[in-house]
Amino acid sequence: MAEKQKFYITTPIYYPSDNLHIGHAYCSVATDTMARFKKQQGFDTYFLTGTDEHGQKIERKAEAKGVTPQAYVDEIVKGIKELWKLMDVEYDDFIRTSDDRHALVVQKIFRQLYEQGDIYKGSYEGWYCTPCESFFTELQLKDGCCPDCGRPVEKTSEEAYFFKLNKYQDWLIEYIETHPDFIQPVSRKNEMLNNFLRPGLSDLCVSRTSIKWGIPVDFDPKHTVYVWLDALTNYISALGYDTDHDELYQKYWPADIHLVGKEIIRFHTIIWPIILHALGLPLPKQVFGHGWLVLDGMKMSKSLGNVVDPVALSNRYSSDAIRYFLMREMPFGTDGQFSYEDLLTRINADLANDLGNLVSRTVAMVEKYFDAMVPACGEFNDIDKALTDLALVTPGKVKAHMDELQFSLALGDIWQLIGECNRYIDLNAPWVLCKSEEGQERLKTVMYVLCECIRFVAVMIVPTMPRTPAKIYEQLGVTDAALMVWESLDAFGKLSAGTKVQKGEALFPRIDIKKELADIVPTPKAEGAAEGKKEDAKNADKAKRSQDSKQAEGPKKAEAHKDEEAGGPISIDDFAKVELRVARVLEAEKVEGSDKLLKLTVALGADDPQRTVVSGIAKHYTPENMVGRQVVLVSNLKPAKLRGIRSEGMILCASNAADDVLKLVTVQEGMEDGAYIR
RNA sequence: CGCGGGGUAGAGCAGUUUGGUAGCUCGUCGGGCUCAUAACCCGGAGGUCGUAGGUUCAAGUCCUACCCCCGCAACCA
Repeated sequence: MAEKQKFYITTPIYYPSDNLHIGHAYCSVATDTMARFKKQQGFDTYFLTGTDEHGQKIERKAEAKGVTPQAYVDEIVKGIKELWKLMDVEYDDFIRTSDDRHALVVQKIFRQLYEQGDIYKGSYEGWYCTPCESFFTELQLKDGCCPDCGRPVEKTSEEAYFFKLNKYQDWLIEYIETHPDFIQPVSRKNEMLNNFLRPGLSDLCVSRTSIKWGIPVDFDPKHTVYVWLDALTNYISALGYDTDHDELYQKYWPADIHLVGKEIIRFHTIIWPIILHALGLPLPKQVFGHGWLVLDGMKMSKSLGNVVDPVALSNRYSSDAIRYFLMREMPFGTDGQFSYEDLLTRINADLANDLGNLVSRTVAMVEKYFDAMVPACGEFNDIDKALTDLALVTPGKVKAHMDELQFSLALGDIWQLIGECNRYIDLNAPWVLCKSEEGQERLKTVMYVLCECIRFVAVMIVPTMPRTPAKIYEQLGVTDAALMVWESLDAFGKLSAGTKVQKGEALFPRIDIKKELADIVPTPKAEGAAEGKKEDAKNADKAKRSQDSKQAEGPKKAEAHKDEEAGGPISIDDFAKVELRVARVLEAEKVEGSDKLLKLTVALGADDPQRTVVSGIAKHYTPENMVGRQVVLVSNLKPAKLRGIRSEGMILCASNAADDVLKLVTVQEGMEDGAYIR
């Protein structure tokens, strides 16, 4: 027997500066689904995930919390592993860049690249913000100031090592052009070539002296290995590359697929191949950049505060349901919407109504008409033939789509079969057949065909929904493991007659969506509907709505308030978290392309002389009558981008529920700019 | 003219490569059925395919110009 083909697939290593959100889960679920699919197809699979734990951001977070960086990430990593368990993400290995096994490999690679002349010592020029102790590139700066704190920065340089990306760019262009499958989806390929490779690569900074939390360069320990050389290397360090125990590396490298988010596809298709090439190693066969889950048209991001917590979700719904939703809802590779309403609708429509109910009604009928024994199958008529033919071609369609990572299409194939089964029941009307002698004979075939089709479905959903098949087998009475494998779908009729079925609990109980939404949705979703009556451009409307829901400004206050009612009274400590200060409006202008937003520059006294705030009050106040006013500002709100402008706070307003009147909250005369409100 | 993606029914999307009756899911309206988780099945309404020109017997699809949205530009899946 030929040796099993191997399949090595990876997720990115996530940055554990905070708990992960649904977008990370999306990526891991996709990887897990693919790994399970390949396993089901008989591949010897290896699935790697992990965390990228170094760097300044985590250093700072840990400091703020008063713990060591290691202790800080240990805690987060614990949570991440629990999450994967909760979502049935079954990886073979979890690499952490703080692992010794990783550090040793990184140091070796760094040294080798240095010795062969691909890494050289130079100096890193950048803009330094002293209070933040951070370097920024020209492009990262905001109005020439620190993007974090807004204070002025100074041009400085520090000693650093650089990797000669430039030397290899022509080789890489050639490689990408001659390997059309390397970058997927293909649209990304042009983006990489046009945007980065053809204009020319600059050398990559691979060490920093200002960062301590990381892997030291062993021959020059004041330097810490910087980002990508550290992070990307995980894909081979986890396999024991360049160690005495490199069996895994020998067996699995090169990776078959690196699954990554579209924002880091660049590093995986430019930097990583060049590093590997410089080391004389083979390249991964494919890098697949998937799209993002966007919430109300906005990218999900911690700093925007619109994250969806996968832990909460998984505790509330079965992981199979969530996995199904994630894989079904949008074509893989493009962005897709996430909303609770869509999630619940999918669960009800596809899982409860279509699949769950199909199993339920079929098993119930076998119980009722045949004393719970699967009857023997008779001759097929045209209707039977059509359905069984579909059942037989479906696995092939599913496989083709899965091999292209088109999860939603693969699931669509399976659900087409489920739909036909439901139609088949109606067409044959078993409840009529059971009443006549010749009908009884027909009924046997009909019920058998249904049971066997359901078995087909159960086998095919295994990769996406690892838990549900077992429940289906139990109800169908399938115990023979040979009937649960992919190969068993090569012929119709393997399910043996006489199998005892057993009605069980509903596979996916129906959810009362209205009630559920009222229960869980953190921000009111229905808003915008009421006032969005005569919007001009549809897209503009969409964008506005999302901005509004994100930062409940101006007219949105009423809704935000409604939200809190549900949560009950808050403690004084909760209130104390909100920092309210008097701000003086220095400048005001309309935000171009928006009929609601004003861009304001405000001062909070001498210690904070200049802030930008975007506020949705343009329908109520003109720029001219804002200038000079004192307003009340929520001054410790996480900054958010509105219409591309960074807003660093929120101006308080009162608004009537009945009409649309809105007024600024202000203070009586005599208060200093920047005064605190308690 | 930085680069890339996008604008198709109330919502979310496919269709554009290769021009030929505009499709799917949800919602909505009407009907059917009673095995089933108020589930299932059938049918209807709802679209000037971002705008304006052009090519063509024929344009969502090809060409030109423009408008709008989103993302990226060296640590956000």
